[in-house]
Amino acid sequence: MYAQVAVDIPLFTALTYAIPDELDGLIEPGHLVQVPFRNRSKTGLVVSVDETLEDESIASKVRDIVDLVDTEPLLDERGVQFLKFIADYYLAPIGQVARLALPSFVRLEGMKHYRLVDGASSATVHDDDLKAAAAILEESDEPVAVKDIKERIKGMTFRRLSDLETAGFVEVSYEEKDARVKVRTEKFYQVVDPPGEDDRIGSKQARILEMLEGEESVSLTDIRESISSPYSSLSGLEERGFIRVWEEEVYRDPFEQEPVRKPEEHVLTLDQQQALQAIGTARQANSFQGFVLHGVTGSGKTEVYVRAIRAEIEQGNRALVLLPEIALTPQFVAVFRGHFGEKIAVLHSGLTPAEKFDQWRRIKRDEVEIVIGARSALFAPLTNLGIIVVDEEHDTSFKQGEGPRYHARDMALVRGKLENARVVLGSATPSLESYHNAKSGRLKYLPMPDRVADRPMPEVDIVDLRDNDGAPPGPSDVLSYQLVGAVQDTLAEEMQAILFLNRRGFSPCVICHACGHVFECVNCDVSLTYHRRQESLRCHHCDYSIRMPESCPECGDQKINRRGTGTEKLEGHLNELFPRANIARLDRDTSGGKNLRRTIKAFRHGEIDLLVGTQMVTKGHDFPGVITVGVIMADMSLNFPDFRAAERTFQLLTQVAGRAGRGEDPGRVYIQTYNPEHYSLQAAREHDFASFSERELALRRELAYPPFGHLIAIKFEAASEGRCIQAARDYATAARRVLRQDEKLGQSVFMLGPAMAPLSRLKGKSRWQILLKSRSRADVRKLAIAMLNGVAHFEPNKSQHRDVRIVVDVDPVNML
DNA sequence: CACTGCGAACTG
DNA sequence: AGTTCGCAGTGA
Repeated sequence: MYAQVAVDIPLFTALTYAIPDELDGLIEPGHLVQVPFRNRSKTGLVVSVDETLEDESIASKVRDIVDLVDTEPLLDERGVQFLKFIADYYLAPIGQVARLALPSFVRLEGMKHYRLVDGASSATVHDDDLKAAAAILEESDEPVAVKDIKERIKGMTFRRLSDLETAGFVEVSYEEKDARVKVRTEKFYQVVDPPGEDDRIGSKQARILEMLEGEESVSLTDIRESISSPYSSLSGLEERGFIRVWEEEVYRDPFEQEPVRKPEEHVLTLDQQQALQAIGTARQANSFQGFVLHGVTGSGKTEVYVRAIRAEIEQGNRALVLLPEIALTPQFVAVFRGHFGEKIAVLHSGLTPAEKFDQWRRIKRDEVEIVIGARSALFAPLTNLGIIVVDEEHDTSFKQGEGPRYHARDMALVRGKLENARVVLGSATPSLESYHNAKSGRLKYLPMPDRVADRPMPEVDIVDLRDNDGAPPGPSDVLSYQLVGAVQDTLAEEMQAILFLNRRGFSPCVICHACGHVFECVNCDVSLTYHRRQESLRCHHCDYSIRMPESCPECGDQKINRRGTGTEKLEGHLNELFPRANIARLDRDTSGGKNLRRTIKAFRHGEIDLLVGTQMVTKGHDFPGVITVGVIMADMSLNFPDFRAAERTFQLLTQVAGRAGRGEDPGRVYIQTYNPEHYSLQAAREHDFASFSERELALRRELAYPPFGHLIAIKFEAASEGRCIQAARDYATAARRVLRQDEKLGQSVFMLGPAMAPLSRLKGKSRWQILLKSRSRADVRKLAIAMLNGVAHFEPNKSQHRDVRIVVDVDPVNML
C-alpha cells in the first residue's frame, strides 16, 4: 500500500511513501504521518492511499512512512478534498495549502539518528570512512544525529552514510525536537478524610480545609488567591491523609477579562424573521446554501447570526464565525459568550502559541460548538459543521496576502458546499461579487434595509473642499467651517464625534522649498512621512526612518516644507481649535500594546470627546454617544490606482457613517472632498447601495472586471530591476505565444502588461506584474497554467529569472 | 589534482 | 525551502 503525502515544501505534487506492514489499514486520507525526508523527518498530510505504485520509475526512491502522528485523522475525506480544491484553484503547492490546516505545533520535525545494531562494531565495517562513522557510534549508547556524524568526518556525505543502513549495521530513528508548547496542568485538592476533634491543625491549614469543605475540587490557583503561600500547609494536610491532590489538564484562557454581556431580549424585525426563515429552510433540508445578508449598520445582523447558530447547535451542528482580524474584539466575543457560554473557541493572531494550541485542541476534541476567528480559522478542524458566518464579508483582509493566496469568504462557500452547510455572508456593503451572485441566484439575497427600533439612518452632507477664489475651506486646508461648526455643536451638547483620516503621521510629504527635493524612502517608491513626536521621517511600507533633517541634503536650504495633513497634524489643529475638549488619536502609532483597547474603552465611556483616527475607527465598534462623524478626505481612497477604488470608497464611507447615531440621537456625517459629484459619494449620501452597485456593475461588465471577468495576476519581484523586467517580459512572451497558438484562448483572454506595479519599488525590490483577464474563469486559468508549465519552450528556471520571485495571485484583491 | 564557491537540480 | 551535487575557477 502506498500513500500520497503532502509535505511542506514548494512542490506542486504530493510525494509517494510506502505504508509499512505495522501501519497497514490504519492510514487513510486526512491522517498526519511522520515521513522521512532527506536527513530528517517531517509531518505530512496523507491526501490519498493507493493499492499499487502508479509510477514504477520511482520505486527505488519510495521510502516507508515512519509513524502515524495520531490514530485519529486530522481531517475527514471532505477536509482533504477542501485542501485539494484550494491548491488547485489558487495554483498553490498542496503541501503549503496543507500547512494552513496544520498549526505550528503539529508540524514537528525530527533529525535522523543512527544507533549500532547489536553485534555490529567498527570492526565489522570494512570501508575506512564508514569505520570512522561506526567508531563514533560505538562511543554512544544513545542514537547519534546523522548530521553530527557527517560533520565529524571530513568529506562525508549523507548518501555515503546511508550505506550503513543498507548494510544493516544501524538502526534508524527520528528524534523530534521538543514541542515548544506543552499541555498545561494544574493541581487540584479535595477533602477525603476530614480531621477529627483531637487532630491538631494549624490556623492556615484550618482555613484551607474550610475552603475545600463541600467542594468537589479546588484548584491551587483558587487557594492561592485567598491564602498566600499555602504550599507547606497543603502538603502537611496531604501527608496526614486529610486531603488528596491530583493534576488535571487545563486550558489557558485567551478570553480577555471583558465581562460577559448578558444577552438582551430582542423582538425580531420582519426582515430578521424572513432572513432566519430562509436560513432555517436550508437547515431543515440539511443542504448547502449560501446567503448574502445585506443589512445596513444597526439593522441587527448579529442577532440573525446568533439565532441561526443557535438553531444549528440545537440540531447537533457546529458553527464557524469568520471576522476581519480587526473586528475580533473582546467585546464581540463577549456578546457571543453571553449567548453561548463557554462552548466557544477563539482563534486569532493575538493569541500566544500556547493559547492557540489549547484552543485548537478543544476544537479537535469536539469540546466547542462555535469557533470564532479571523481568516485562518476557516481551517479549524470542526466536525458537523452546520453554518459558516462571514461577517463584514466585503473586507479585503479575508484575502491572504502571501503563501496560498486564498480568499476566506470564497473558500467558506466551498467548504460549506462540501459540508452541506449554510454559509451566511453578512455586510452593510456587500462586495459586488457577492451582490452579483445574489442577484443572479447563486446565493440567496436577504435584505435588511432598516435599522432596528426605527432609528433613522444618519444624514450625510458632502462638503466641497474646492477652492473658492483661493480661500481655504475653513480654519485649515483640511477642516471646513461646516465640519468645525458641527464638531463645536457636538461638544456643546456634550456628545461625541469621530474624525476619520486615512493617513497617519504629521505630513505625508516633505519637500525643500528652495530646490524642490522630495524626501523619499531609499527602499520604496514613496515619499517619507514626517512624524512630529519622534521628529523623524518614516516610510510607511518598510521600517526605514531618519531623523528630520535641519536642512535640505541637496541644496542646504533650511526652508523645508511639510505638505499635507496626517492624523498627528489634524489632532494638533483640533487641540488648538477646541482647547477644552478631550481629544484622542487612534492609529498604528498610538495603538501599540493595550492602548487601542484602552482608548476605545475610554471613548465608549465618554471620557474622550473627539476621536481622530485612521481605518481603525471605522470598524465594528458601537459608540452610542457619537452623533457626528467627519471624513476629512474622501478622495484618498477614490484616487487609488485600482478598479475597486470606487467600491472601496463607498464601503468605507458607509462604514464610517455607520458609526454615527447608534444611540438615541440621530447622527450626522460630513464627507469632505474635492470630488463632490462622484457617484460613490453621492450614493453614500443617499444610503443608496442599489444605485451605486448598478452603476459600478455596469462599468465592470463593460470592462470585464470582476464579478463579470476573472483575473489572475503574475507578480514579479527582484532586487535588480533589469532582471525583474526581463522575467516579466519572458513570461509575457510565453503567454503571447500560447494565445497565438490557441485561437479560442486568444479571443477570450486579455493580457495587460507587463507593467510596473503601482508601488514600483517596495522594501528594496522592484515590482512588475502581468494581469490576465477573461470572462471565462477556465480560460484565464488555462493560460496561467500554460505559462507556468513551460508550454511553448518556456523555462521558468532559466538563469535570468534566478533571483526573481514570481507569485501567482488568483482573484487578486490588492492591486498595488 | 585538490579545494572552494556558486548555481542548478531535486526532494518519494 | 533546504540541501546536495556538479562544475568551473583557482591555487600549487
